[in-house]
Amino acid sequence: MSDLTTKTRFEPGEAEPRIMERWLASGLFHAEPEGTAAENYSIAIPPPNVTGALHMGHALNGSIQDVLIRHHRMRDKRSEWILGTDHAGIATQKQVEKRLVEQGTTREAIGREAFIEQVWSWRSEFGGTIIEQFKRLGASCDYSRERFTLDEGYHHAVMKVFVDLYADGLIYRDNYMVNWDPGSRSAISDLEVEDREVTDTLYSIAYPLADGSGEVVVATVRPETMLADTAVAVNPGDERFANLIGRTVVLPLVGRELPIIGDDYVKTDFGTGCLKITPGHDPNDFEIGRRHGLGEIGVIGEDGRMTPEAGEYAGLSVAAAQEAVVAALHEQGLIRAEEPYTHTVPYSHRSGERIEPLISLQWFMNMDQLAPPAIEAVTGGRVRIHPESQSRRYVDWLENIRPWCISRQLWWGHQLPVWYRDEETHVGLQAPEGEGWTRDPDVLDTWFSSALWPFATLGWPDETPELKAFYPTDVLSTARDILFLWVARMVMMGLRFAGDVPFSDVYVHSVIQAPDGRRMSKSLGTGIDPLQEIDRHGADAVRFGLLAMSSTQDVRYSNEKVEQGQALANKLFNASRFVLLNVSAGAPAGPRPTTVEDRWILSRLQCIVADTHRRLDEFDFAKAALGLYDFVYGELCDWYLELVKGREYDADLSATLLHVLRETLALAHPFIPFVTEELWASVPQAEGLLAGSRAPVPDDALLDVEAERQIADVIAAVTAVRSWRSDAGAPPGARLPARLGADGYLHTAALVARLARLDLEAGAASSDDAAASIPVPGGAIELLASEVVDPQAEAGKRDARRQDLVAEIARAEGKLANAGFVAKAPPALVDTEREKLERLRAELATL
RNA sequence: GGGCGGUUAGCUCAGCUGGUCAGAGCGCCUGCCUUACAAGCAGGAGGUCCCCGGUUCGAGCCCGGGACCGCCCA
Repeated sequence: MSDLTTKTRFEPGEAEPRIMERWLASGLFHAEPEGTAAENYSIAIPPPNVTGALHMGHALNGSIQDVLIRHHRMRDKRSEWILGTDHAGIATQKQVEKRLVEQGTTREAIGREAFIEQVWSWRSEFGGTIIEQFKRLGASCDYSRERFTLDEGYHHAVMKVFVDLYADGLIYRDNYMVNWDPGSRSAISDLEVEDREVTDTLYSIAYPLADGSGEVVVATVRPETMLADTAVAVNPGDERFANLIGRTVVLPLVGRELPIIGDDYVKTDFGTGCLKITPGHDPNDFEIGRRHGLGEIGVIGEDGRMTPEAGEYAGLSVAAAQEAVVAALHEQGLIRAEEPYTHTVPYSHRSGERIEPLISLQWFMNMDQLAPPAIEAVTGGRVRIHPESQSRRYVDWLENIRPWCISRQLWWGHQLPVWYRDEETHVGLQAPEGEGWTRDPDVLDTWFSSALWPFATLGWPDETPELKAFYPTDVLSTARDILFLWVARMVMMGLRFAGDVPFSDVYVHSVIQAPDGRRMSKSLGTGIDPLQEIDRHGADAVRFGLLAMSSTQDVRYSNEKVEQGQALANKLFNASRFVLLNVSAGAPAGPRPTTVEDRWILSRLQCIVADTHRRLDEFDFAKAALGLYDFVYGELCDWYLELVKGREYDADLSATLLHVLRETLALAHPFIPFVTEELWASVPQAEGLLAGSRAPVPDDALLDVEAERQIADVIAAVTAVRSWRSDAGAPPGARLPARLGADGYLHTAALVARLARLDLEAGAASSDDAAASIPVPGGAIELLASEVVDPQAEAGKRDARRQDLVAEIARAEGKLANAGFVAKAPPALVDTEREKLERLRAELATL
């Protein structure tokens, strides 16, 4: 525990590990599987990649989930935050392959079984990194129930889903266009592809008509794929070419005759208006080919080299083939134009290599039956997406969903439960009986297994107590790009297999950009390491900062907000010192107001408690965090603690101070858990851990409008005097004789006097002896100390004030003279305006 | 091409269903070691609320058009 009598600063580096230890040892983060999911509160963490390290997105999302889970735990809900990692097929395999190369061997050399052993050992060595990093953040996950998407039980769930979907006809094997990633030698899904802008050469190539009556010119950036052309297409509405439909051209270099077909896909204003159709190597051409029953030829192989189908070009790399084809076409005089062309081409998110679209025999999942219930879950309100605007993206994506290629040519992952023998295929949880079967070597897309996360982590398909207690979960908090990759798939799978949506609310959090507005990325050098930020400012500060800055969909990383969080932690530390060093020993905590300021702070406390709860319920983390800051600074520390100074710290005041402190610490705890837990240990009668204590609940009986008004006037009056003093250059410490010529300070005059450092004298207002008059709510404070008053400056200020008043009076008069305003504005507003005018006139009269 | 978000103080952002002179943090200026905190306290300067129209008694906020920035999808 920190020594509050000597230290004046909270030291996160020293306190955080110690506090995390206590939390972990307490078992608070673990919830026993009792009751039903409807009564309990649970969150399944979007499992970070096992190869990953904590980045800002994790840190923000971790902070959000931890605020939610701590808040609900303190609201006495059985709360479980399910933690774990996903096995990240490609990423992990690459890591281990790299290590093997460093050791002078390869995956192929050691064989599949040994390789997988290597991956597991890699995982036990490095796979816990990100979990440990979540602890640095203070995340109150249930670390005792950590899951991995390749755990035995989890694997069983994945296999069962595959087998069931196969039996239902939703999973099938087909030749289909896939995104082939030459880097990882595997098909990857559409969502693992990113488009990059590149400049290529757009070649215009002449294809002679078969009857020798002329030629058509097609434009392409991939001339080498012409070897796989099976048609030329034109737009049937294109007057220039419509007459060509049905005729044939001769494919140069190959000699194959190609039909000319009509298809609306062809843009008449792009290129030459004629499009070469290569169903084997272009996704759009593939669709067109299937529409028209065209042949599908593959000239580029999975190794990135030309296949025997490419004839004399077989064996060349794609780049070399392109060069050779272009040269040959030049030789034959068939290149009609070459021009630079900038366009977007797909690259693998995984390996960074350019995607080679090709047709491959893969396993697919048909989404047509699965998508509609998932759409209905959101449109029908069973799953609410926040912010609401994101739900449209979700629905749009699901409405246009295509078959999902789920097989990956990797070794690390869930190997398909599929065996082949000659023409036979066996799909099942067990290997087939008999001789001669070979298992499909492919594994499932990692996201296939991740889609089962909310229930496979809880023991599904067994009907476990965990499943009953925590499924469906309450909230899924996630990044925007995961909405499709994960959220939509989880909803589909949850509905189909677990019998219910996997969560009732989805919170799509902000993307944190670099401070200059660029993407935060390692390769750009724009990344900021959250762990370094924690080292620098403390976990509380980083959590607060991230939450405070996450207001809209894209926000810039704000060091100021983190520093604001650090300042808040320190402020609470010192406010606690003040309270704890002053309250009388043995005083119980509780609201025992004896003065206006006591009633005021208790009233304000109810408001901030209610506000914070409401904002968390609305997923408005930025306002919740900043609202807390404003309360601690702007009300508790700046005013209440100052207002009570000078009072005797009797039992009543001590009780109230302790009460307010405890409530504030408890309210702030989900946001800044470390410093609040640390201080809690010093609060008398605060038993056990704050993390296991009750959250404050607003008590309307403590609301006090009158106290709020009186203290608001005190604050205004004190501020006015300080401002005057600063302006006049009067010494801030000097006590000045003055007279309070204003109404409404019956119970608070002494407070004004002390904070404004005035010696108040009795007497009527507006006497002639006033050296200066400071307007305050309800009247004016008149200063009687002529020695600090510069009459000339006073006169100047009076003039300036008079001008202000005249202007404002004119404005108010104008408003009231406007018939429309008086007739149509709400009467209360008109009255306020009238009162204001009177007040201004009265003040003007005194000058 | 489609969708979404943004444009308010030097910087980063708040501004609720339209209604007193538009706010915060940081930075800047001035003054304070006031017995919780100098990583603090007090005071202050600083704004054509992107532009043009419209609705309204009244627009930072609502509507139409435009400009620019960013993200996502095709």
